[in-house]
Amino acid sequence: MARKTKEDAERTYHALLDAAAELFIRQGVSRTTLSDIAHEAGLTRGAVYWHFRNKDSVIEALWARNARRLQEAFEQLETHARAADPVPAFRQAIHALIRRVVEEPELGQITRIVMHVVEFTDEQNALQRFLNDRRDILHDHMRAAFEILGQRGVLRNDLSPSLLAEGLLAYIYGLVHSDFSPGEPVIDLARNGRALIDLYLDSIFSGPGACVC
Amino acid sequence: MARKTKEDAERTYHALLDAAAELFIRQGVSRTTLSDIAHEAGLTRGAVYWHFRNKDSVIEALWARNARRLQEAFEQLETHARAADPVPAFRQAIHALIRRVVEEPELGQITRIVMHVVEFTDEQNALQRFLNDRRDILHDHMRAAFEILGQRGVLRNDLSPSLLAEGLLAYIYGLVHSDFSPGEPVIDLARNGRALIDLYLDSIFSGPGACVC
DNA sequence: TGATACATACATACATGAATGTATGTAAAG
DNA sequence: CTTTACATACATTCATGTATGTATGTATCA
Repeated sequence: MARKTKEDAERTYHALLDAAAELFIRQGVSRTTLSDIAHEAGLTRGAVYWHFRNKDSVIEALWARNARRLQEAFEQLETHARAADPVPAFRQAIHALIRRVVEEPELGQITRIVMHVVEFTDEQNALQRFLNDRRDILHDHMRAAFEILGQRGVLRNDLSPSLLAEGLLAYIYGLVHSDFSPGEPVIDLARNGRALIDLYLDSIFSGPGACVC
Repeated sequence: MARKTKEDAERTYHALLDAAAELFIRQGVSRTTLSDIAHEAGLTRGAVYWHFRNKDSVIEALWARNARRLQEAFEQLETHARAADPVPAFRQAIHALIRRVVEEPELGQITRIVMHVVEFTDEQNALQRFLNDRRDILHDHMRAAFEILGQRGVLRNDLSPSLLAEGLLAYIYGLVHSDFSPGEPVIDLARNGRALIDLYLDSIFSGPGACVC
């Protein structure tokens, strides 16, 4: 075919990423071939190899494009922990973070892919290292926010802030994983996410009015 | 080679499963070939195809062999929920369940495989249906236990027992997933699991002495 | 302003390796 | 003597990477 204008090329780049995301979720990463991706986008493998080096590079590009707003949400956690009234501010930030993952399709796509269809093994390849590094960055932001909360004295002090942070991250991971698992959802995070998260948050905040029980 | 006695054959069956589990964790399911499994066990693909139909059937057999004690642990939850003093009994049962997953190598293996190296997609194949069915059975036991706890009035009643059950399952899933994720562990479940789980349990039990805050 | 040269954005064709499933061989157990 | 428990050999499929073809956009220069 003929060469396209720069804007056309960028459109095919995004079309390929969209096709890849849909196929990864539908039939898995390992079962999705680069030819599948090209055909889903109405193109051929030539287009894929022009824009990406291989399948892993497609996933990395998907993260870079789709997970921006997730990174922003995690970065803002520290700001909210420094707010005048940190407990409700941080609580709000966590609720907003989960709402974003559940409601924004781009975020949902990359989250489902990373959670369900990428294999994490002991012998880590380049893609796994890439994704682990990104996850570590998010975790660092959460831990930093909890350190601030701890210094401001709003956390229970029988457990370390970093442990409380990792506990919350694990809980969020499990909830989102459950919400995104294929088949009929057992947890409707859009409806019950706030209450379930508050179960945890209520139990880690100390001080007046922190616990509802 | 020569034919073996029945006990020998059963030993190779388990040797193949052990080899498969180790390789799946080390390099992932999709990157592990049946030839890899055979060679890791000092055999050839002929042995694998004699004992199993294909790779999926190996994973199913791994679940059947390794996850027995996990199923037993979930089945006993309802018994503990019916105990004379249900709150500490159930709490103990959950702690024991997590300890089993973390400490028993067989359980840890199949858990890591199902969590990290099996792709769960929208278009479910036979293996995914098999694993989803087993997971549903475990979840049903947890929900049944929570229904009992709810009827006995020890749960907070602003949230349904089944929602509290799914929340706990998600939390456990996230904690175990974090503990088993490759690389340096961020949460040492063997050490901190009890305290982290109590964060959740304390917030769902109502009545005298249920909450520590 | 129009012709030319080069780079871009793919499509097509090819070579290769690798994993799978099956078919067959075989030696010992029962 | 038959079946078991594998090993070996074979055929096929299939995804990947690369090499090449090609038509057009775009910059350059006269």
